[in-house]
Amino acid sequence: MDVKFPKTERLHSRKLIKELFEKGSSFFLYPFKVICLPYPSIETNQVLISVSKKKIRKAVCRNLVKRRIKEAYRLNKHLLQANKQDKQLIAFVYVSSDSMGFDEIQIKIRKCLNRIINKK
RNA sequence: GGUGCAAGCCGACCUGUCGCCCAGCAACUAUUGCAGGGAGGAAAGUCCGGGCAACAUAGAGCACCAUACUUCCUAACGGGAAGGGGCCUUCCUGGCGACGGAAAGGUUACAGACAGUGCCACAGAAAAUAUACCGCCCCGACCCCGAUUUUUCGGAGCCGGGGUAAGGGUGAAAAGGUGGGGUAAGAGCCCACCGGCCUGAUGGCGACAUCAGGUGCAGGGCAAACCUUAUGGGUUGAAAGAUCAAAUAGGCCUCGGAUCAAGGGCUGCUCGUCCGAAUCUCCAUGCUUCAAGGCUGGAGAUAUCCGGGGUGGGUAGAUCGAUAGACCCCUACGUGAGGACAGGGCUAGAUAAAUGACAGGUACCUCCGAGCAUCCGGAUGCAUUCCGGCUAUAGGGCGCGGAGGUACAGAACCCGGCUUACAGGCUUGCACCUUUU
RNA sequence: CGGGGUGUAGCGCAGCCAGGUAGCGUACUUGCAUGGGGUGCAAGGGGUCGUGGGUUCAAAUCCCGCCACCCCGA
Repeated sequence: MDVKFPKTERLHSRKLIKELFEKGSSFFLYPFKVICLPYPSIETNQVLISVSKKKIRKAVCRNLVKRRIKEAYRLNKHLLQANKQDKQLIAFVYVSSDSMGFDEIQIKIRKCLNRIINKK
């Protein structure tokens, strides 16, 4: 099972990010706002993780939350890859004001991924 | 042994599984394997200084901003070190007193207030030109009282003229202070001392200190009020700046092909045919001009579409800038901040942004639980230890078990400082307390 | 990365440059007026001037350091 998370699976192109936020469809699942956009021309799913500076002020806590989200996605992305579908651009925006533990985040990420699958 | 202060240092560790960033070697090619490196003392706040880069730049002045005892450290600084002066506290000491001397500790943004302007509420006579209210004193007129025969003398009141700055509820601050002389009353009016100011000498690199002489002493505070003086500052910041550059559209040049031009005539319309302005380039045996250029004549091109080739700018993107440096350790030297020579050592480099997640264990801290010794006397030079006696609470000590916690905080071009945050621990020095010798 | 601003009564703001009394509107309390309410009138209470230092006789005001919030440029 593929549990790596190399750079090609991370969304880093400025143009694609702009397109995602302009055209993508979104839903809320606390503590995340998820935005996704089917994009058949790319090779793999590309994911963006965002934690607002206004919500979590301390840089150390902000980094920790981002790392936990990244880890949770890395360990659970097989749920998406099991379904043979169009590749997508996905953004996870953390909207809570206080940081969560890893277990809680992992449960929420699984719910988010299932909802993305059922949506299509 | 404990407490406090100051300085310096550390600021969790180990194992396993999975994962991220960088660069190396090998296979061999877009992956794999092997070994390696991967946050801080403040990376923070962005308060100063510098490197670096681009642009600007005759010289001087003005404006604006910053700094402000001296000397030094430093690449530089508004940072730091040492020293000087002021102020405060404690203790000792001299003097009638004002006040002086000595020691220790703390603190200090500490140039200039006889360059100028401004402000000093309330209270107070007066807040800075003292020349002024009450008061004090002198002289003169009037009136009253007492002594006296009158003259005259003494006292009180009021008016006028003058002398004073001793005293005056105040206030943060009151016009040099204390003691004495002096005077009608007073006053640096005079004297002594204290404090100022000026000049000189000596010591010190200097801030300044000490001594000597002179001067009766033109006079408060605020420049973190404006200001003056001196010194410094070109502007903008790595999203600075440099290089390469896909696709698409468009610009320019060129080649090939096709259609063929504004306007007018022939015509009812299309096709066809004829005339043909303007602009640019080239040529000339022409004319004009010193020349440039202009005029004249001739030749060619112009617009649209399609296709091919070339080229400049530049977007996405990529690379450099960008990680070895005013670096660290160790010294000689220096009171210290610092700091050579020689030697040794270290090196994060991402870019929608890496350095992590989970599990187990160890260390430290806090709390809880039960347990052990605790006190007194004797033996020994003391501690340890041994023996005997008494047991109730609280506290601390020791190991055991359980629970919880492990600070402040995340590089973004790089350095030097400053400021702020920080669980706990270690080392050194100083001060105080206690125990033993 | 760089630049600027704000913090004063429950709320919205003056006062700060030029230091000496903290004030305005609204809200609150009480009284009057009304049969009652609203409105109106009168009186009153309520402030560590964000925080810690410094200058000064005296600081909301001047200077320095922190904290919180907001805005702007790229």
